[in-house]
Amino acid sequence: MSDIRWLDDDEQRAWRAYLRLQGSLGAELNRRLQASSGLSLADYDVLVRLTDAPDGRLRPYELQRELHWEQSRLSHHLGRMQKRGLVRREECDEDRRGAYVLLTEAGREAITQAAPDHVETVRRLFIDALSPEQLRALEGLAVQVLARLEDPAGERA
Amino acid sequence: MSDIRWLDDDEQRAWRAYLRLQGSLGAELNRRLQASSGLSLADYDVLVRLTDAPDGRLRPYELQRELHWEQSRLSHHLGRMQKRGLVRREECDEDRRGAYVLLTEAGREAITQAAPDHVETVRRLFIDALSPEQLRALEGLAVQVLARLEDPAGERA
DNA sequence: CCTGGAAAGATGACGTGTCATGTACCTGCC
DNA sequence: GGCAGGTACATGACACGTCATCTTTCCAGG
Repeated sequence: MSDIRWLDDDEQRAWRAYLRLQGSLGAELNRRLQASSGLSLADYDVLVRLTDAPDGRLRPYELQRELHWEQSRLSHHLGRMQKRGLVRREECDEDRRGAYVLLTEAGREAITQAAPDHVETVRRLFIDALSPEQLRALEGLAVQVLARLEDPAGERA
Repeated sequence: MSDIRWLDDDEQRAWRAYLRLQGSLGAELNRRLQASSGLSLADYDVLVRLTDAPDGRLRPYELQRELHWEQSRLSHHLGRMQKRGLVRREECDEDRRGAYVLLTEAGREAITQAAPDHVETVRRLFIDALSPEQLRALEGLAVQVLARLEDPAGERA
């Protein structure tokens, strides 16, 4: 509690570089995806998960755990996507509180059309800028931080 | 244009890990900063830049270049911060189109009170989870991607 | 001078994310 | 069987970010 452990120069530079990467890359990917397909990154993620789902449908809470989104964010977002005709909700017989979310034809078409360009953009802006070692390093480092984030007791290691 | 270069498994894992890192870490930092100080990460960044500025004041366009924000985002955000009493605007005599943004006393106090906790959180959740080598690797990798992002001709390297 | 283009900044509309809260339903335990 | 607490999901209010567009001022080339 006494003194503050400020960041030293190396830490500062790494942290700021990360922040800038996050900000600029996310913004750029969003812009391009939006321009080329009318979808946001959030839309894209939802549609991908639905496409990958066994029956082409998922319970919102499953979607939520896959995406690591807050519940209300998902609910609002699904509402907007429904309004745009990308997804549709259905009642759930096994659990009357619940619901199913499923792709509409328009949704399937949108993701099918958007995916190639988007993957190409991710590759050009990100993957191809890095070596395989850098990608491995990034994955490892991300997993470490995420582990700490998800373990409430782990901050003190 | 012929075939799509989809991501292989390693690339996929790295990319998804990065996306999750970005999402979860950002959300958590925002939550904690907001709870402990009433500031958002965006507020924090603006206040830090103003604190570091020579005269405690900056032209919006300078702030914009430091933060790498869109112009209208900055303008809107400064408006909200002004409404909350964190910053103040002043006319600029050298350029009548322009303006100065400066810290108010409340703004200075807010950042002074918020900084220690926030730095400690960044350290616990992020810096301390990584080795110095990982931090260096992250910085290097971020810089590479950013270079490509900022060079419109660089995507084809 | 003066005019056309570029720069500085503000603004309205709209999609997005969060928090707090509300409602319906399920489930375990007395 | 009924009730206590938890789960699934929706919603309203509000902060945030982007796009398109507008206004004012600067400046460079005639």
